[in-house]
Amino acid sequence: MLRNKTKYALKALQVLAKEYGQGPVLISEIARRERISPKFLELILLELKNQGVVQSKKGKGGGYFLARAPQTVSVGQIVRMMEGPLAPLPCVSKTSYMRCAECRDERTCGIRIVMKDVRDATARILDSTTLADVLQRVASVVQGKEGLSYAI
Amino acid sequence: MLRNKTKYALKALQVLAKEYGQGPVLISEIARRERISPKFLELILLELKNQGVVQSKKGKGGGYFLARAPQTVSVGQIVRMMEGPLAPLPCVSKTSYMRCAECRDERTCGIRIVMKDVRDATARILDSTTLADVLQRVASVVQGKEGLSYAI
DNA sequence: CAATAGTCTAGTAAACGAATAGGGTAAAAG
DNA sequence: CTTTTACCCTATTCGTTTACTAGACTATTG
Repeated sequence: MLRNKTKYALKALQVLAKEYGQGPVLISEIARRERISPKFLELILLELKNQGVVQSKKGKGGGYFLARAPQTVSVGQIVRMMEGPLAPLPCVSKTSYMRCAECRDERTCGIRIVMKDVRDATARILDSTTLADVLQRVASVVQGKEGLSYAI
Repeated sequence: MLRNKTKYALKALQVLAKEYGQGPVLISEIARRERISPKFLELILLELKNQGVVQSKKGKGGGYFLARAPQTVSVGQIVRMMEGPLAPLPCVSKTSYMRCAECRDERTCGIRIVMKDVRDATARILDSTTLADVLQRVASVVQGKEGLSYAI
Protein backbone atom coordinates (compact mmCIF):
# COMPACT_ATOMS: atom_id res chain seq x y z
CA MET A 1 0.00 0.00 0.00
CA LEU A 2 1.19 3.48 -0.88
CA ARG A 3 1.54 6.00 1.89
CA ASN A 4 -0.78 9.01 1.98
CA LYS A 5 2.25 11.13 1.29
CA THR A 6 2.81 9.39 -2.04
CA LYS A 7 -0.83 9.53 -2.99
CA TYR A 8 -0.98 13.25 -2.17
CA ALA A 9 2.22 13.90 -4.12
CA LEU A 10 0.73 12.23 -7.18
CA LYS A 11 -2.54 14.12 -6.80
CA ALA A 12 -0.73 17.43 -6.46
CA LEU A 13 1.40 16.70 -9.51
CA GLN A 14 -1.71 15.80 -11.45
CA VAL A 15 -3.05 19.28 -10.69
CA LEU A 16 0.24 20.92 -11.64
CA ALA A 17 0.34 18.92 -14.86
CA LYS A 18 -3.13 20.12 -15.75
CA GLU A 19 -2.07 23.72 -15.12
CA TYR A 20 1.29 23.31 -16.80
CA GLY A 21 2.39 26.46 -18.68
CA GLN A 22 -0.23 28.61 -17.02
CA GLY A 23 1.84 29.99 -14.14
CA PRO A 24 2.22 28.94 -10.51
CA VAL A 25 -0.52 27.32 -8.46
CA LEU A 26 -0.90 28.08 -4.74
CA ILE A 27 -0.40 25.32 -2.17
CA SER A 28 -3.75 26.34 -0.73
CA GLU A 29 -5.39 25.99 -4.13
CA ILE A 30 -4.03 22.48 -4.64
CA ALA A 31 -4.99 21.56 -1.09
CA ARG A 32 -8.52 22.83 -1.63
CA ARG A 33 -8.97 21.07 -4.95
CA GLU A 34 -7.64 17.74 -3.68
CA ARG A 35 -8.89 18.13 -0.10
CA ILE A 36 -5.48 17.60 1.46
CA SER A 37 -4.26 19.27 4.68
CA PRO A 38 -2.41 22.38 3.37
CA LYS A 39 0.37 22.08 5.93
CA PHE A 40 1.06 18.46 5.11
CA LEU A 41 0.94 19.23 1.41
CA GLU A 42 3.50 21.99 1.94
CA LEU A 43 5.96 19.39 3.26
CA ILE A 44 5.33 17.15 0.31
CA LEU A 45 5.75 19.89 -2.28
CA LEU A 46 8.95 20.99 -0.57
CA GLU A 47 10.31 17.49 -0.93
CA LEU A 48 9.28 17.36 -4.58
CA LYS A 49 11.03 20.68 -5.05
CA ASN A 50 14.24 19.42 -3.44
CA GLN A 51 14.04 16.44 -5.79
CA GLY A 52 13.78 18.80 -8.74
CA VAL A 53 10.32 17.78 -9.94
CA VAL A 54 8.63 21.08 -9.22
CA GLN A 55 9.75 24.67 -8.87
CA SER A 56 8.29 27.49 -6.83
CA LYS A 57 7.88 31.22 -6.78
CA LYS A 58 7.53 33.26 -3.62
CA GLY A 59 5.39 36.28 -2.86
CA LYS A 60 2.24 37.49 -4.58
CA GLY A 61 1.51 35.60 -7.78
CA GLY A 62 3.69 32.81 -6.45
CA GLY A 63 3.07 29.12 -6.01
CA TYR A 64 4.29 25.83 -7.42
CA PHE A 65 4.70 24.61 -10.98
CA LEU A 66 6.19 21.61 -12.74
CA ALA A 67 9.91 21.89 -13.43
CA ARG A 68 9.58 19.71 -16.54
CA ALA A 69 6.90 18.95 -19.09
CA PRO A 70 4.25 16.44 -17.98
CA GLN A 71 5.37 14.08 -20.76
CA THR A 72 8.76 13.73 -19.09
CA VAL A 73 7.67 12.94 -15.53
CA SER A 74 6.81 9.31 -14.96
CA VAL A 75 4.67 8.00 -12.14
CA GLY A 76 7.46 5.53 -11.40
CA GLN A 77 9.91 8.34 -10.72
CA ILE A 78 7.54 9.94 -8.23
CA VAL A 79 6.63 6.71 -6.47
CA ARG A 80 10.32 5.87 -6.04
CA MET A 81 11.04 9.34 -4.67
CA MET A 82 8.35 9.18 -2.05
CA GLU A 83 8.16 5.49 -1.37
CA GLY A 84 11.56 4.01 -2.12
CA PRO A 85 12.06 1.03 -4.43
CA LEU A 86 9.13 -0.50 -6.30
CA ALA A 87 10.36 -4.02 -5.59
CA PRO A 88 8.44 -6.12 -3.04
CA LEU A 89 11.79 -7.35 -1.69
CA PRO A 90 15.12 -5.50 -1.54
CA CYS A 91 16.83 -8.43 -3.28
CA VAL A 92 14.87 -7.83 -6.50
CA SER A 93 15.28 -4.08 -6.64
CA LYS A 94 17.22 -2.73 -9.61
CA THR A 95 17.58 0.76 -8.16
CA SER A 96 18.49 -0.20 -4.60
CA TYR A 97 19.42 -3.82 -4.43
CA MET A 98 20.22 -5.37 -1.08
CA ARG A 99 20.57 -9.02 -0.32
CA CYS A 100 18.41 -10.67 2.34
CA ALA A 101 20.58 -11.37 5.35
CA GLU A 102 19.15 -14.81 5.99
CA CYS A 103 19.12 -16.05 2.38
CA ARG A 104 21.48 -18.94 1.71
CA ASP A 105 21.35 -18.96 -2.07
CA GLU A 106 19.73 -16.03 -3.77
CA ARG A 107 19.80 -17.65 -7.19
CA THR A 108 17.58 -20.51 -6.10
CA CYS A 109 15.22 -18.53 -3.83
CA GLY A 110 11.74 -19.26 -5.14
CA ILE A 111 10.19 -16.24 -3.44
CA ARG A 112 12.71 -14.03 -5.14
CA ILE A 113 11.94 -15.45 -8.58
CA VAL A 114 8.25 -14.70 -8.20
CA MET A 115 8.77 -11.28 -6.66
CA LYS A 116 11.11 -10.33 -9.46
CA ASP A 117 8.22 -10.86 -11.87
CA VAL A 118 6.05 -8.61 -9.74
CA ARG A 119 8.70 -5.93 -9.65
CA ASP A 120 9.17 -6.06 -13.40
CA ALA A 121 5.44 -5.84 -14.07
CA THR A 122 5.06 -2.90 -11.69
CA ALA A 123 8.03 -1.07 -13.12
CA ARG A 124 6.85 -1.64 -16.68
CA ILE A 125 3.55 0.06 -15.88
CA LEU A 126 4.73 2.89 -13.66
CA ASP A 127 7.84 3.80 -15.61
CA SER A 128 5.96 3.95 -18.90
CA THR A 129 3.18 6.14 -17.55
CA THR A 130 3.81 9.87 -17.44
CA LEU A 131 1.76 12.64 -15.86
CA ALA A 132 0.60 13.53 -19.37
CA ASP A 133 -0.60 9.93 -19.86
CA VAL A 134 -2.50 10.12 -16.61
CA LEU A 135 -4.32 13.27 -17.72
CA GLN A 136 -5.12 11.68 -21.04
CA ARG A 137 -6.56 8.58 -19.49
CA VAL A 138 -8.75 10.70 -17.24
CA ALA A 139 -9.94 12.57 -20.34
CA SER A 140 -10.72 9.25 -22.03
CA VAL A 141 -12.84 8.16 -19.10
CA VAL A 142 -14.72 11.45 -19.12
CA GLN A 143 -15.43 10.94 -22.82
CA GLY A 144 -16.60 7.41 -22.09
CA LYS A 145 -13.79 5.75 -24.00
CA GLU A 146 -12.24 3.86 -21.09
CA GLY A 147 -13.75 1.32 -18.69
CA LEU A 148 -16.61 3.15 -17.04
CA SER A 149 -16.47 1.47 -13.68
CA TYR A 150 -15.46 -1.81 -12.26
CA ALA A 151 -17.03 -4.18 -9.82
CA ILE A 152 -15.94 -3.90 -6.25
CA MET B 1 7.90 -3.78 0.32
CA LEU B 2 6.79 -7.00 1.96
CA ARG B 3 7.23 -7.37 5.68
CA ASN B 4 9.71 -9.90 7.03
CA LYS B 5 6.76 -11.78 8.42
CA THR B 6 5.38 -12.33 4.93
CA LYS B 7 8.76 -13.26 3.50
CA TYR B 8 9.33 -15.78 6.30
CA ALA B 9 5.84 -17.22 5.85
CA LEU B 10 6.54 -17.81 2.16
CA LYS B 11 9.94 -19.33 2.88
CA ALA B 12 8.48 -21.63 5.50
CA LEU B 13 5.72 -22.72 3.15
CA GLN B 14 8.26 -23.37 0.45
CA VAL B 15 9.98 -25.80 2.82
CA LEU B 16 6.69 -27.45 3.75
CA ALA B 17 5.77 -27.74 0.07
CA LYS B 18 9.06 -29.48 -0.63
CA GLU B 19 8.41 -31.93 2.22
CA TYR B 20 4.74 -32.37 1.35
CA GLY B 21 3.52 -35.89 1.98
CA GLN B 22 6.55 -36.83 4.02
CA GLY B 23 5.24 -36.09 7.48
CA PRO B 24 5.55 -33.09 9.80
CA VAL B 25 8.55 -30.75 9.86
CA LEU B 26 9.76 -29.19 13.11
CA ILE B 27 9.61 -25.41 13.59
CA SER B 28 13.23 -25.61 14.61
CA GLU B 29 14.11 -27.46 11.40
CA ILE B 30 12.41 -24.84 9.20
CA ALA B 31 14.05 -22.07 11.23
CA ARG B 32 17.46 -23.65 10.81
CA ARG B 33 17.06 -24.25 7.09
CA GLU B 34 15.83 -20.74 6.39
CA ARG B 35 17.82 -19.01 9.14
CA ILE B 36 14.77 -17.43 10.76
CA SER B 37 14.36 -16.77 14.52
CA PRO B 38 12.52 -19.91 15.73
CA LYS B 39 10.35 -17.98 18.15
CA PHE B 40 9.24 -15.51 15.52
CA LEU B 41 8.61 -18.30 13.03
CA GLU B 42 6.47 -20.00 15.65
CA LEU B 43 4.12 -17.00 15.66
CA ILE B 44 3.96 -16.98 11.89
CA LEU B 45 3.20 -20.70 11.59
CA LEU B 46 0.53 -20.34 14.24
CA GLU B 47 -1.14 -17.66 12.17
CA LEU B 48 -0.91 -19.79 9.05
CA LYS B 49 -2.47 -22.60 10.99
CA ASN B 50 -5.35 -20.42 12.18
CA GLN B 51 -5.86 -19.43 8.54
CA GLY B 52 -6.06 -23.10 7.58
CA VAL B 53 -3.01 -23.23 5.31
CA VAL B 54 -0.99 -25.56 7.48
CA GLN B 55 -1.72 -28.17 10.12
CA SER B 56 0.32 -29.32 13.08
CA LYS B 57 0.98 -32.30 15.23
CA LYS B 58 2.15 -32.08 18.84
CA GLY B 59 4.56 -34.22 20.78
CA LYS B 60 7.31 -36.47 19.52
CA GLY B 61 7.29 -36.85 15.73
CA GLY B 62 5.23 -33.67 15.54
CA GLY B 63 5.69 -30.50 13.58
CA TYR B 64 3.97 -28.61 10.79
CA PHE B 65 2.75 -29.71 7.38
CA LEU B 66 0.70 -28.24 4.55
CA ALA B 67 -3.04 -28.62 4.96
CA ARG B 68 -3.53 -28.73 1.19
CA ALA B 69 -1.52 -29.84 -1.83
CA PRO B 70 1.14 -27.34 -3.01
CA GLN B 71 -0.71 -27.02 -6.34
CA THR B 72 -3.69 -25.51 -4.55
CA VAL B 73 -1.95 -22.84 -2.46
CA SER B 74 -1.24 -19.63 -4.35
CA VAL B 75 1.35 -17.08 -3.37
CA GLY B 76 -1.38 -14.45 -3.69
CA GLN B 77 -3.43 -16.15 -0.97
CA ILE B 78 -0.49 -16.11 1.40
CA VAL B 79 0.54 -12.53 0.69
CA ARG B 80 -3.03 -11.36 1.27
CA MET B 81 -3.21 -13.29 4.54
CA MET B 82 -0.05 -11.79 5.92
CA GLU B 83 0.03 -8.43 4.23
CA GLY B 84 -3.54 -7.47 3.48
CA PRO B 85 -4.73 -6.38 0.03
CA LEU B 86 -2.36 -6.49 -2.95
CA ALA B 87 -3.67 -3.16 -4.22
CA PRO B 88 -1.41 -0.09 -3.88
CA LEU B 89 -4.48 1.94 -2.89
CA PRO B 90 -7.56 0.78 -0.97
CA CYS B 91 -9.80 2.21 -3.71
CA VAL B 92 -8.52 -0.32 -6.26
CA SER B 93 -8.70 -3.39 -4.05
CA LYS B 94 -11.11 -6.10 -5.16
CA THR B 95 -10.93 -8.00 -1.88
CA SER B 96 -11.12 -5.06 0.51
CA TYR B 97 -12.26 -1.99 -1.32
CA MET B 98 -12.45 1.30 0.54
CA ARG B 99 -12.89 4.71 -0.99
CA CYS B 100 -10.33 7.43 -0.35
CA ALA B 101 -11.85 9.93 2.06
CA GLU B 102 -10.56 12.96 0.20
CA CYS B 103 -11.38 11.83 -3.34
CA ARG B 104 -14.01 13.92 -5.10
CA ASP B 105 -14.69 11.68 -8.07
CA GLU B 106 -13.25 8.20 -8.00
CA ARG B 107 -14.17 7.51 -11.60
CA THR B 108 -11.96 10.29 -12.91
CA CYS B 109 -9.05 9.86 -10.47
CA GLY B 110 -5.95 9.41 -12.63
CA ILE B 111 -3.90 7.89 -9.84
CA ARG B 112 -6.56 5.30 -9.33
CA ILE B 113 -6.63 4.36 -13.01
CA VAL B 114 -2.88 3.71 -13.03
CA MET B 115 -2.83 1.91 -9.70
CA LYS B 116 -5.64 -0.34 -10.83
CA ASP B 117 -3.37 -1.54 -13.63
CA VAL B 118 -0.64 -2.23 -11.09
CA ARG B 119 -3.01 -4.14 -8.87
CA ASP B 120 -4.28 -6.24 -11.76
CA ALA B 121 -0.76 -7.07 -12.93
CA THR B 122 0.33 -8.04 -9.42
CA ALA B 123 -2.77 -10.15 -8.81
CA ARG B 124 -2.38 -11.87 -12.17
CA ILE B 125 1.12 -13.00 -11.23
CA LEU B 126 0.63 -13.87 -7.57
CA ASP B 127 -2.75 -15.55 -7.91
CA SER B 128 -1.59 -17.73 -10.77
CA THR B 129 1.56 -18.89 -8.99
CA THR B 130 1.21 -21.79 -6.57
CA LEU B 131 3.73 -23.21 -4.14
CA ALA B 132 4.20 -26.08 -6.60
CA ASP B 133 5.01 -23.58 -9.35
CA VAL B 134 7.57 -21.93 -7.09
CA LEU B 135 9.32 -25.25 -6.48
CA GLN B 136 9.30 -25.99 -10.18
CA ARG B 137 10.82 -22.67 -11.10
CA VAL B 138 13.58 -23.21 -8.56
CA ALA B 139 14.21 -26.62 -10.10
CA SER B 140 14.40 -25.03 -13.54
CA VAL B 141 17.01 -22.55 -12.35
CA VAL B 142 19.06 -25.34 -10.81
CA GLN B 143 18.95 -27.17 -14.12
CA GLY B 144 20.02 -23.98 -15.88
CA LYS B 145 16.78 -23.56 -17.79
CA GLU B 146 15.76 -20.23 -16.34
CA GLY B 147 17.54 -16.84 -16.23
CA LEU B 148 20.83 -17.54 -14.50
CA SER B 149 21.28 -14.20 -12.87
CA TYR B 150 20.35 -10.65 -13.51
CA ALA B 151 22.22 -7.40 -13.29
CA ILE B 152 21.92 -5.44 -10.13
C1' DC C 1 5.33 -39.90 34.01
C1' DA C 2 8.97 -37.64 31.38
C1' DA C 3 10.35 -35.76 27.30
C1' DT C 4 8.94 -33.61 23.16
C1' DA C 5 6.90 -30.07 20.58
C1' DG C 6 3.31 -26.99 19.49
C1' DT C 7 -0.09 -23.04 21.81
C1' DC C 8 -0.95 -18.75 23.47
C1' DT C 9 -0.58 -14.26 25.87
C1' DA C 10 2.24 -10.42 26.98
C1' DG C 11 5.63 -7.30 26.58
C1' DT C 12 9.00 -4.12 24.46
C1' DA C 13 12.27 -1.26 21.87
C1' DA C 14 12.64 1.00 17.73
C1' DA C 15 10.97 2.87 13.68
C1' DC C 16 7.41 4.84 10.95
C1' DG C 17 3.34 7.62 9.47
C1' DA C 18 0.58 11.48 9.42
C1' DA C 19 0.26 15.19 10.60
C1' DT C 20 0.79 19.98 13.45
C1' DA C 21 3.31 24.16 15.10
C1' DG C 22 5.51 28.09 14.37
C1' DG C 23 9.03 31.15 13.19
C1' DG C 24 12.00 32.51 8.94
C1' DT C 25 12.77 34.46 4.31
C1' DA C 26 11.98 36.17 -0.39
C1' DA C 27 9.25 38.89 -3.57
C1' DA C 28 5.96 42.08 -4.98
C1' DA C 29 2.65 45.94 -4.11
C1' DG C 30 1.73 50.20 -2.45
C1' DC D 1 10.50 51.06 2.86
C1' DT D 2 7.05 48.60 4.98
C1' DT D 3 3.26 45.52 4.53
C1' DT D 4 1.36 41.58 2.67
C1' DT D 5 1.66 37.43 0.40
C1' DA D 6 3.52 32.88 0.06
C1' DC D 7 6.83 29.65 0.22
C1' DC D 8 10.92 27.65 3.51
C1' DC D 9 12.44 24.88 7.12
C1' DT D 10 13.00 22.50 11.59
C1' DA D 11 11.08 20.41 15.30
C1' DT D 12 7.68 17.88 17.88
C1' DT D 13 3.79 15.01 18.80
C1' DC D 14 1.34 10.90 19.06
C1' DG D 15 -0.51 6.80 17.77
C1' DT D 16 0.51 2.48 15.24
C1' DT D 17 3.25 -1.10 13.47
C1' DT D 18 7.16 -4.17 13.23
C1' DA D 19 10.08 -7.58 14.70
C1' DC D 20 11.07 -9.84 17.94
C1' DT D 21 11.63 -12.04 22.98
C1' DA D 22 9.85 -14.34 27.29
C1' DG D 23 7.63 -17.60 29.51
C1' DA D 24 3.98 -20.32 31.12
C1' DC D 25 0.58 -23.89 29.30
C1' DT D 26 -1.08 -28.10 26.92
C1' DA D 27 -1.24 -32.12 24.14
C1' DT D 28 1.16 -36.41 22.50
C1' DT D 29 4.23 -40.19 22.55
C1' DG D 30 6.96 -43.80 24.43
